[in-house]
Amino acid sequence: MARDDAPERTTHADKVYTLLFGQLMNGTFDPGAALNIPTLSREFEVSQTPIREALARLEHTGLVHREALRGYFVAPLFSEVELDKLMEARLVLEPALALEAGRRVTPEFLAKLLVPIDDLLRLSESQVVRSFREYWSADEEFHTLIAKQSANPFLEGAYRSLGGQVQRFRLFVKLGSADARFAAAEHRKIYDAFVARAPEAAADLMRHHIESARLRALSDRKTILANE
Amino acid sequence: MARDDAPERTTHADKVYTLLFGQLMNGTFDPGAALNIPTLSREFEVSQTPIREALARLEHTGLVHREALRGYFVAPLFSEVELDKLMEARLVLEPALALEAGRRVTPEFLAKLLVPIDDLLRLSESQVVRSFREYWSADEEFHTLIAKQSANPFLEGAYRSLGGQVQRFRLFVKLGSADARFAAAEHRKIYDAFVARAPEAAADLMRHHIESARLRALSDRKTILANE
DNA sequence: CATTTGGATACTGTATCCAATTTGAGGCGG
DNA sequence: CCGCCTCAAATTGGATACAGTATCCAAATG
Repeated sequence: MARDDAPERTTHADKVYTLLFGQLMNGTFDPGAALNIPTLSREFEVSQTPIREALARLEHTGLVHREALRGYFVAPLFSEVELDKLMEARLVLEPALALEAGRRVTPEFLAKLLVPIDDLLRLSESQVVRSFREYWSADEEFHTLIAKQSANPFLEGAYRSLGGQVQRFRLFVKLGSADARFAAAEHRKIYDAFVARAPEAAADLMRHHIESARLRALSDRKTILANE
Repeated sequence: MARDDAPERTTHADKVYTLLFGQLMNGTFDPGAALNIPTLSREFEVSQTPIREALARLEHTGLVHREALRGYFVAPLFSEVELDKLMEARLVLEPALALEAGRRVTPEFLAKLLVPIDDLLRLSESQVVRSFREYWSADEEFHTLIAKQSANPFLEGAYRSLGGQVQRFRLFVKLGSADARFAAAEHRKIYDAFVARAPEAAADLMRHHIESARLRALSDRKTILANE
């Protein structure tokens, strides 16, 4: 007997949270759009209570913001200044994460890290430009794996609290395939520093990678604005 | 005119959030204690819905944690390892905050910063040891003001996400009045660097301050454990 | 006879739904 | 242009379903 009778091991609030999180990361909603609770309630076919709880939990990801007595909204687009501030914050956190991760390199870590690096390279080499989502998914995976390997829950949490914002930025800046090639090469260099068990070098390369990404983002942004 | 006619400018959920946050920061609850919703509902004389929302929002402060299908709990005490990781994270963030704040020094900032410095010094010089809360309140004010002055919402947010944890640590480590004197002196040096418009020096002094605080915390902790 | 063990029962608390109230925003007429 | 009205949405209160836990009672065992 004892059938697999654990189909409902999670709560509705958790499921709504996960679904909404995915949709927000994928850019399903327009920036600034209202997330009104009755509508979502019908959409997900649950009552308003779990929706409300999921939204409250999503607020700290930065993907959603709340105005008292007015409701929840998708986070608005970045301004140039915000983008700069975000990169400044990443510039503080990510080299520190890379440094700690570099002190704890394991073969499993290296193996897992290789996957998003190869993905990014392969995508950037293919002639057909698929969805930007695939690029960014590989990029996110790379940075998230390093954050995890840092073995510091507080630093990782601080980075995670930036994670949603980083994603906002990713949706905002359309990555070109030339950019992806640069990024793939920089990822690879960081990887090599990990292999060489050189944490300080990894941290420096990460710093350089973020600075480059910042410059690419700024120039891309200008291009986009010029085209519109 | 425009009287202060904002008596009910906030929702119940906001008020509950603020109250609970204050109580958690003050150590009103025991670490690990269950925060059950019906009880809090009676206590605050509101229904369960705003309680639930406030708890969901409190989760990201680190003062409260949630276990699926089991409810919300006050964050447990620190282990030695966690304390170390926390200080490592502060060591990454706070010098960066001090650096940015140092680039944006204003007379108002300096004036506001002087208050918690003087408070801490006065408290540490008085013979009568009052509640530790007053020490930590001054300490928190000092660090929070600098975080705000950094003018980077993302870095500030990352620090704030550590803030609750820092407070957990503060409640855990009982500050001696000798420690308070050291801290006051270090705060003062950082202040002087701000006055001298030397951001890099401020960042270095902040790094040193956190490292010292870490050492003091570790030795204090050992003393406490030895006494019990 | 004392102790232990099995199982039913009461109770507590989470998760959820739904209904009632309050608030904010936009349209309409003065 | 300004105030009133209407409607949609947020907010809140309370009721219900459900699960897990603790408690109690009695039968079985040494």
